[in-house]
Amino acid sequence: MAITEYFIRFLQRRDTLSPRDLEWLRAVPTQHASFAPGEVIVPADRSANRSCMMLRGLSARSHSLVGRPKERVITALHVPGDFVDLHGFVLAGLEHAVIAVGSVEVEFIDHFELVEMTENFPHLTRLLWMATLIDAAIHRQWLVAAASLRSSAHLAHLLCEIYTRLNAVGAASDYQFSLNLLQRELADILGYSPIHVNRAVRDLRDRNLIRWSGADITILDWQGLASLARFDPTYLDLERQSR
Amino acid sequence: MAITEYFIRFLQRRDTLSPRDLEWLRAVPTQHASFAPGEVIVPADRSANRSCMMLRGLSARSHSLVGRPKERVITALHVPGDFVDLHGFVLAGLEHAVIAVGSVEVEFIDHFELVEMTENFPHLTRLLWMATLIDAAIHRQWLVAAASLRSSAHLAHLLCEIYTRLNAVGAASDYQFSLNLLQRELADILGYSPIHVNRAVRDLRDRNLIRWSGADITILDWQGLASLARFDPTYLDLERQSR
DNA sequence: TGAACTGCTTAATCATTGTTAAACATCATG
DNA sequence: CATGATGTTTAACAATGATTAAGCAGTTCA
Repeated sequence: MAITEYFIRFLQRRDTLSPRDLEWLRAVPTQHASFAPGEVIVPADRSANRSCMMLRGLSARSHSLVGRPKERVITALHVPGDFVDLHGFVLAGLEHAVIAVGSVEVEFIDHFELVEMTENFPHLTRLLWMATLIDAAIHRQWLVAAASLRSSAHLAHLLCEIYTRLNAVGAASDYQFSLNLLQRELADILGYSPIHVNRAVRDLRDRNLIRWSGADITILDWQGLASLARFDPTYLDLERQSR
Repeated sequence: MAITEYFIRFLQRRDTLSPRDLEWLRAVPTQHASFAPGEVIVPADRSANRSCMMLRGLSARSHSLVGRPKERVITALHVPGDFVDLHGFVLAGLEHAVIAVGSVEVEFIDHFELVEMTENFPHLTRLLWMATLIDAAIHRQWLVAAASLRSSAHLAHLLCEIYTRLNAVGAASDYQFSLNLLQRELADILGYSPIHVNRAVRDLRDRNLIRWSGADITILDWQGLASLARFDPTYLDLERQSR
């Protein structure tokens, strides 16, 4: 199998890929895998020799807490086209696990291939570096949201971000998307109790900003939602530019 | 001027630098600059052609909030040896400003030099990539801390981290260090009100975990502080390893 | 010396969020 | 169809943190 076209779109949205870059991306060997909801895609440990890219579904970076094994914090969500644990290639290991949220399909790429890429494809190397830095920018924005927004505005920010990211790779349009997240999982993401997440969901519904039934979400009033969340997509670095 | 030895120590703590890598690091031209407390080192905008490395003092990544110009959120703190806005090299621009906290000295490195490095020094490129990924891991840990620790434990985590980072580059030892942060700035970092930060400081003092007068901090009981903060330095990726 | 300024500390009150518990809806299954 | 399991919704109450206000300590500077 080859690297997902979503990832190529992720890169092409931000820079121009040379024919040689594209060829490498399409030719690099990968291993396909599927995961059931809740399964561990990448365990948290000190050694991995491959990284995984999202093909379908939703995954999360899950930190388990020392001394509180039942609790966890989710620090990142990944949609199709995301190179989820690319950072595991350069770091000594992952300090968190990557878990499947809903059913998930991924492609694994051996680190061996990535080393070779860094030796021979400097421009592509900078683009993969960029992909990890966009993750970091998202982390920062989550910190800003956590510190400056409360409950429903905080949830609104997450919804704006996910929709924008899905839309940027062509995986969502018309302000509709599917989000296979339990309220309990949303609580682990936003740092609230599940009950408080429920209050936030109800609030966004009561304000007629969203429709949310099962996994299907419709943003009824993008302006209103984005304004409540003070959402500014600058941090997603969606500008096309030579890098 | 040359790249700070602190940064070389930062890298050597985690991998072995070849003589050729070291030579590049010591030979790359840089521009020295000093900043007074509160000054903007790197403005938040869409274009910069150089990145800065900390020589002395403390700097912060400061996000100003849309619609609330008087408020801000600090998403990262940088100590000597940190390549503060290295990510600005690969991204289209910075979505935040870098400001001086206390008096600061830095070295600026032109992006031109970095492009050349990525073309000719793949190993060094992976190490600089690593430096930005450690920043990202710190962001994630701040998210975990914000979601799972409250007030004094959250502050304790920050203190454990800063001391460990200073100690790792040889800028602090004996559980003593200097932190030129106002309680108001701590509030922008931790996401609390200044009054609540004061309560947290008092709590850590009352528990005999720290001594804090002016900018000088002594950790009286590292075990106690680390245990309260559930601090585990794994995320700082301090293991030496070939990358 | 003393006024003005800045930052730290404390208290009182209020808002937000967590916790516990229970009702309700949906779905798979015997 | 009844049952149990899972997830959502709601309410009552408790804990955490924000806000406002005011006192205090150290500096700067006239």
